[in-house]
Amino acid sequence: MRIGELAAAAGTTPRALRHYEQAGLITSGRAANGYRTYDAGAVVRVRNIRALLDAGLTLDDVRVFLPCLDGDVTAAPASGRALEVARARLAAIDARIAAQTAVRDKLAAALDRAAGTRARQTARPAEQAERTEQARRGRSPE
Amino acid sequence: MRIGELAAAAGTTPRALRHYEQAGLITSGRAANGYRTYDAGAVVRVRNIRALLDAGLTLDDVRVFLPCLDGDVTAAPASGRALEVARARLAAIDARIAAQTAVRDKLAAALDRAAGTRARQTARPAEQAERTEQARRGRSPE
DNA sequence: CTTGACCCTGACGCCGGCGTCAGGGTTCGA
DNA sequence: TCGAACCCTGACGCCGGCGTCAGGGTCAAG
Repeated sequence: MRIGELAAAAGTTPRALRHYEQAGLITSGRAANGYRTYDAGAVVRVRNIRALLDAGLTLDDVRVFLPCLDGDVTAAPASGRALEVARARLAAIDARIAAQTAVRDKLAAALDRAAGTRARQTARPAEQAERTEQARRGRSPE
Repeated sequence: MRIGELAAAAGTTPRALRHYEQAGLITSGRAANGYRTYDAGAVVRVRNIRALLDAGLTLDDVRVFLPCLDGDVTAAPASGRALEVARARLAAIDARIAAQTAVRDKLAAALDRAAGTRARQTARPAEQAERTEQARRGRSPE
């Protein structure tokens, strides 16, 4: 299939696909006329990439994870280094989730207060602050 | 206090503070020499801003939420519009958390498999499941 | 008086993930 | 034979959240 078809099938654009390719996330064959060609498996791969990006990962992150995510784990070098990187990323993702969750809770609480009129005051800040602190500490695992 | 002190106290930089100001997130008085001046309350405010930004909100988002978050709710217009926006944002955050959590779990599973070829374990499945559940629960209010 | 630490206002730079334009080829149907 | 609809490679643009440099004041200590 050609780039336009792949883009449509995977829910993205040709431009993005070229971008992924040049970032080393996907590969393509070339037809005689120079057009990129893809096999059907590319659709799944690109979908996985999109999912990761949508979840807030960067192209760099995705590059690291891809071998594990399109079904052929055997092809992954699975070197100790890769595992380390993956673990670090996992920690970073956890931290991000924690931070967002903390904010979510705060926000939800604020909404409650605002919606429920001004009857009660700040009732559970200790718990929330604690969670926020944890998240921030976890943040740069560098 | 002056900008450098505030920055230090709030764990950020003078540059960022000027940026927040010009984005309408904080205000400052001016000394005779033109230096910005802040009162002690600014520290909390800036910390709140940082927390929101760390959690992936934009400055625009923060602008909407701020009145609810620095402790003087009375000052908040608490308009219905703000609430709507807040709710929408909350939903978006929930979705993002869910997506990231899904990725996290996939990734963790992949790691387990990869590590399992040599030595199995390394997992904290209970914690994982719990987190996933939380993320799911958050999505439902839509 | 000078030095150094702070402050000021612009304004440009960078990263990430593309969109978009420029300038050109190919292949198809009418 | 021509136009439309694809494809190609560059290269510049944009948004967000600042970093950083440029060029200049302020002020207390030595």
